[in-house]
Amino acid sequence: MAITIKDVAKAANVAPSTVSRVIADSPRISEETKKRVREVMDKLGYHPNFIARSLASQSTQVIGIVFPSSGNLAFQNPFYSEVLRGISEGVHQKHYSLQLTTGKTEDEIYDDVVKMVQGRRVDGIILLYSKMNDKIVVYLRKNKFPFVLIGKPYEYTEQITHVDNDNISAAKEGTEYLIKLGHSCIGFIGGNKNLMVTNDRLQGYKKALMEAGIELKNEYVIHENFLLKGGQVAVRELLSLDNPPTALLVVDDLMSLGVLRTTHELGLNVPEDISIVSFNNALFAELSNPALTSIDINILSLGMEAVKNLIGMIENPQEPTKRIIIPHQIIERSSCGTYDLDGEL
Amino acid sequence: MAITIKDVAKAANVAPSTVSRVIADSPRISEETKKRVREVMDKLGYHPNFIARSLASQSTQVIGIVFPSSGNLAFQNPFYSEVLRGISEGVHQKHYSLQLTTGKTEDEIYDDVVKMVQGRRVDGIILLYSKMNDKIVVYLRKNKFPFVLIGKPYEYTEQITHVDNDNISAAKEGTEYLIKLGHSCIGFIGGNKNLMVTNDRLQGYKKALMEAGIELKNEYVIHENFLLKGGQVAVRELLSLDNPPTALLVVDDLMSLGVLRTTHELGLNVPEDISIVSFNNALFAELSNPALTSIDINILSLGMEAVKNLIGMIENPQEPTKRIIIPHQIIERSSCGTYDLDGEL
DNA sequence: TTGTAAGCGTTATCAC
DNA sequence: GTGATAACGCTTACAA
Repeated sequence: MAITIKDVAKAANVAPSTVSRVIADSPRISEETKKRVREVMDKLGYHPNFIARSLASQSTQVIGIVFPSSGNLAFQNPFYSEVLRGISEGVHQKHYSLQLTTGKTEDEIYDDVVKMVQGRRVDGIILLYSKMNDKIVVYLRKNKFPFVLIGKPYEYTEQITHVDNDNISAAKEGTEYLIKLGHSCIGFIGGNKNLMVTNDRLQGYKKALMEAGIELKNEYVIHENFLLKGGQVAVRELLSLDNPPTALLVVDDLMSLGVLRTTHELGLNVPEDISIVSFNNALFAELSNPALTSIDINILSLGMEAVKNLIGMIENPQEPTKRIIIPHQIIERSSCGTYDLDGEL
Repeated sequence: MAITIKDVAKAANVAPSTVSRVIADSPRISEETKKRVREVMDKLGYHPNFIARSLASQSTQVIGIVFPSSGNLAFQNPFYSEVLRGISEGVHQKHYSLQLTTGKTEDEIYDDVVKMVQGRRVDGIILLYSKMNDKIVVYLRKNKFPFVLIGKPYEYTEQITHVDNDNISAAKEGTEYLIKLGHSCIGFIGGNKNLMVTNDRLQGYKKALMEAGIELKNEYVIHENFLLKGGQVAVRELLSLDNPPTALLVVDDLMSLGVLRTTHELGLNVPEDISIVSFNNALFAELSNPALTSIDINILSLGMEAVKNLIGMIENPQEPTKRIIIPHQIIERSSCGTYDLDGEL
C-alpha cells in the first residue's frame, strides 16, 4: 500500500489534518511546520491520492470530452485532433485532466456521458460538435451539469455557453471570394445535414449568392456524410450536370482532398478548370496538389476557449452563459482561378 | 446531493451492503431481493458513484494514455489518432475509461504520469511510442505499475509487454520492392532518431540493400524530426546530390506528402522520375497525387491489442510479459515505377 | 441469505 | 496554529 497522509502525519509528529492543510498551503499553518511537514513528505515520497481527495472534496479536476457519433470515424478528421490539442493545452495550464468518451453509436456515447456525470467522474463536459436534437444536451441541461459546446447550439442558444466561429460569415466570404473571381456557377459540398456547422455554412453560401443576385440552384447543393468518399461522390455528381459549376465551396479539407482526387481522375485541372475554396485549413491543406485555398477557423483557439470557459463555470457556478466567437481567415493558396467569361470553362 | 446506496437501501428495506451486492450481481443474494432492489434503483434513478467505488475497491477502471513529447504535435500525425481509435474501441468493450496526458514537454508528461500513477487515477498505462532512454518506462518499471508499450522497447525487451510491428521486415520488404522494380539508388527518409521505430526501419532498409549487394551510401540516409517540413527538406537535400536516388523509402505518409509536394515544385514526376514507398497507410495515402504505395501497419490492431493485454495484466497480475507482433502489408498504388537502365532517370 | 461495521485516503468542521 | 473526528459513498470481512 502506498504512503498516505497518516504516515506523513506520524513521521512529522502532527495530525493528519495538519498535513492536509500543508498540502492546501493553508495560511493558518506556521511556516515552520509547513517546512517540516514538506520535508517529511519528500523524504517518504508522499503523493496525494486523487481518488480520496475527489471523494472528500466532491470535485475531480477532470473534464470529459464528448466526440460525435460518426461511428468513431471522428478521429480521422484532423479537426478533432486539433481541438483536442487546444483542449489539452488549456486543461494542462489549469491542472485539470482529460477523460474521453469511447462509444461509437449515439446511444453508447449517451451512456458514456451518463456514467461520467452520475458517476461523478468529471466536473464538466465539452461537446466537440453541435447537432440537431442532441439528447446529450438535453440531459446535461436537465441535470444542470456544467458543459460547453463547440459550435452553435441547436436551441436555447442564449442559455448554453458555446464557442463557435461565425460560420455564416465565413461561408459567405468564401463564396464572395469566388464570385469576385468571376464565378457565378458555384457548387456547395456540405457534410452531415444534422450538424449545425453544415447549416450555417450553407446559409452563408446562399446569402452570398442572393446578395450578388445569383440564382440558387438546388442541384448545385450536395450533402455527404462521409468526408473522403463523400467529396469524390459529390464532385462526380456535380460535374455530370448539364451546366456544371466552375467553382466549389467545400466545407471540409478532407472532402476537398477527395474532390481533388476525382477532378484529377476526370482529367480536370484545378484551378484552371474548376476552383475550390475549402474549410478548416488542416495541416495537409498546403500540401495537396494544388495547395488548397482554405478558411482557417482557428481550431486550436476553439478548444482552448472551451476549456477556459468551462473551468470558469465549474469554479464559479454563478458565471453567466456566454457565446465566444473565434475569428476566421481565408488563406489564399492555389486552388482558385478567375473565371473569364470569354475564356474556356 | 445525488442519490446514494443508502437511499436505495432505505427505500428497499435492506442494508446498504445488500444493495452493493445487488450491483455486483452477487450470487449470494436471492433473485427476489435483487429484483426488488433493482426496481427501487430504477425508480429513484440511482447511479453508482465511481469515485467512491474506486476508493473502496482500489481500482479505477481507467487506463492512462501517454503521448510522445513532440511538443504536442503528435496529434497532427494520423498515426496517433488511429491508435487512439483502436484503444478507444478496446477500452469500450471492456468497460474501462480513458484518461490522457496533456503535457507538452518530456518533463511535463513525466509529471502527468507520476500524477496518474501515484494519484491512483488509473489502473494501467499505454505508451503510444517507444524511444531510447525513456524515463517514464524506468519509472513505471520501478513502481511495478502495469503498462504496455506500443513499439519495441529500448531495453529489457523480454520484461516489457509490448505490441509492435515487425518494422525491420516491413522496411526490408519495402526496399526489396523497389529493388525488384530495378532501382538501386534508393534513399531513406526517416524520422526522429530516438524513436525505436525509426531505427528498426532503417535497419530493414540496410538489410535489404546488403542482401541485394547494393552499397549503402550514407548521403542517401536522412533523418528529420518534423514530419511535414522534414519531408520537404529531406527530398531537396537528396535531389541535390551529384547522383540523386531514383527511389525513396519514406517512414511516414505525412512526410511522403511533403516529399510529393517538393518533387512537384522541382518539376519532377512521381513515379516517372522518382518512386516512393511510404509507411502507415494513412487515410490520405490513397488521396494524394499520385496515390501512395504505402505499408499498412494495422494501426487499429496495434491499439486494440495493447488494451487487451494491458487489461489482462491488470486483472491478472501473474500474467507473463508478452510480445505481440501485428502483421503489415504493402499496399500498392501509383507512386512507384520501374527503373529501366536504358531509360531516363 | 442478509446485516453490521470497519475501512479506503482525503477534506472540513469543530474544538482547544 | 493545531488536533480530533465526522463525513464523502462505496466494498468487504465478519456476524447473524
